[in-house]
Amino acid sequence: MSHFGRSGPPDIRDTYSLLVLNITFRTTADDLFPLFDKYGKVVDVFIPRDRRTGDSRGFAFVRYKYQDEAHKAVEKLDGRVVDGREIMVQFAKYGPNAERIHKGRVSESTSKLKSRSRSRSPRPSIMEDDSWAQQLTLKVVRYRDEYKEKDYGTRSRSRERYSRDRHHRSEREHRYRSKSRSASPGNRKRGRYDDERRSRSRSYGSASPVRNSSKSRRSPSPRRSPSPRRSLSPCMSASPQRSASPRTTPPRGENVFGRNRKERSPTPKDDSPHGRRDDSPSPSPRKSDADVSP
DNA sequence: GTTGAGCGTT
Repeated sequence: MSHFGRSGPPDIRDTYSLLVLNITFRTTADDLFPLFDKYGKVVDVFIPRDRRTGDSRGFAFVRYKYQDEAHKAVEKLDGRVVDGREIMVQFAKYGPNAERIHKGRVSESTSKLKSRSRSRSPRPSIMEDDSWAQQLTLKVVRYRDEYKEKDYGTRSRSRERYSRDRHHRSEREHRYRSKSRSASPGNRKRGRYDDERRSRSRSYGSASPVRNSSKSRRSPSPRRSPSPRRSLSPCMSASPQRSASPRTTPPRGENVFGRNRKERSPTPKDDSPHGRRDDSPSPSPRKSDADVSP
């Protein structure tokens, strides 16, 4: 949905998309357009919405016609307070200009902006978090020594429930999450892109030795470190067709079909076990469905 | 009426 009333995306042949983050949930394209149009020819302004509620997700995409103008807008508008919130503007990862971003100099500006943007929310410390977790672990071990597994289970459950957000998630996600990161009260409601983000942030506090690489950066962004995909659960290994066709990891983010990260289950209490496949990117229906439930 | 660290639609 664009500001120009066109149904789909406009001519994206030679446009440069900017990602605008941290906008308010009530900021519309009409609000952003005049702001960005001051710095160049804005081709389109698009604000992704939640499929269920139709609300803004808190970020927008602004397409510029020329790269210079887009770059200027990034420099000028990044950090600008819009509607009471400090927005962040950076080059979008996906889109037709993704290749140029990685190829050209745009990546430099993007990285610079990213580092600058990260500085605005300084997390306390990973070490603190780690030590806290260790202390908690010691505590748990002591308790377990007394009450065997009873108290341990209770504590684990309570933590899981504490870090749970509204959206339904699989059990292994819970396990990894509760083990890797402590549930801070401030982030009890994580983002809406649960799957991808969670899988990347899994290696956060698992004493990963690759921390020194992220130490060179001023602000370590652990969720960006690529983590190997989890092996399939034992029950899944029983189906050979699943393991026979592993998802080939696309280079970078070339898969413009970002919709493959299945939209959040709308109603956890109402969802069917097989989920909805109305927008499954794969043209061929999976056979496992027919096999498992004839 | 709420949320928040995140990459996109006909």
